[in-house]
Amino acid sequence: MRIGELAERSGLSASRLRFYESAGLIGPAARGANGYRAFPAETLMRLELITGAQRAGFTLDEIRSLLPGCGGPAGEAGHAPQIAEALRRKVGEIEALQQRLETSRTRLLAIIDSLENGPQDLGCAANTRRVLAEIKLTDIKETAAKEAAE
Amino acid sequence: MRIGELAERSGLSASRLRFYESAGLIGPAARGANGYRAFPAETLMRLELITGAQRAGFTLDEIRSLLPGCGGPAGEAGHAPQIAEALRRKVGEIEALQQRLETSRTRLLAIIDSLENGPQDLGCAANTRRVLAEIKLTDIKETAAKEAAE
DNA sequence: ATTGACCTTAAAGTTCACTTTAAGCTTAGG
DNA sequence: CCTAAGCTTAAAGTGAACTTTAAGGTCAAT
Repeated sequence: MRIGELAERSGLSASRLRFYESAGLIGPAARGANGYRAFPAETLMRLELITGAQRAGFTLDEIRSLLPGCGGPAGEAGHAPQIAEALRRKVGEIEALQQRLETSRTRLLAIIDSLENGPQDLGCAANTRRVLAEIKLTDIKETAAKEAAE
Repeated sequence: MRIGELAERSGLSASRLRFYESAGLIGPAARGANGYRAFPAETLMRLELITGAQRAGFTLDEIRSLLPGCGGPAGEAGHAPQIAEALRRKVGEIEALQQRLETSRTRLLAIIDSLENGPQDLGCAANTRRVLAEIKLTDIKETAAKEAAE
């Protein structure tokens, strides 16, 4: 598969694919006689992995070191335990992020409610103080729970 | 409160606070006779709001436009409905992110399991294919659900 | 009176994750 | 044969969110 097709099929730009190759996120593509890259079909799956990991908050550096690459620090086998360890840590991070998101969501809903059902026309400064207080209240519970978990 | 104290109390660097001020995220601080910034105590709460919003995935631009600022596009009052609208959209985004995170978490757990309970010593290429297949399986269910929701 | 901590500014530097640009091959179609 | 689409490279540019640097003013204590 040439780069244009891979770009279209993956939904990523060709420049991004070249960038990923140069960054070692996808293996160096084979080259045709003309010098054009020839990507194997697996690359598509790998790209899905990469973008999925990105959406999950991994940096490219993390993704590179976590993805099965056969070009990593360990030669051929035996680094599975370390990978599992790293993945476990990442699951922990994801769970922490999930908690924070839930906190944020609750907070936002509280603010929306306060905005829509709260008193009108107190003046901006007063309203600001009220909204801040509202958030502060949401905080007392949620932040304590969050910080206990951290 | 001078910038050093605010920095210490908020846990943010002084340069970051100056940056936030210049970016309009915190109101221009009053100045003492010596030119030193004098921050009001509320700034601490506002900073908590800002960092909280950042952790929730808001950009500084979004935060600036969403935070009650009394210096926004609307003069004094009446822009509450727009803010509520924006916040609602953000809640939607947060919920989408939560779904993606859950997908990622499940995926990672599947990979860990496959890494630890899967066959050993198939060679790296074979193992990579196996892990990718594993993920693909996780995908079929989860991605379908995800993409239906998007 | 000088040291050192703390403050000021403007401007330049950094990292991440890409994109854009420039110059130049290759290949298919009219 | 020519053109246009598609590929190549290296290098420079982008935007977000800061940090660092440089050159200096202020203030409390020794």
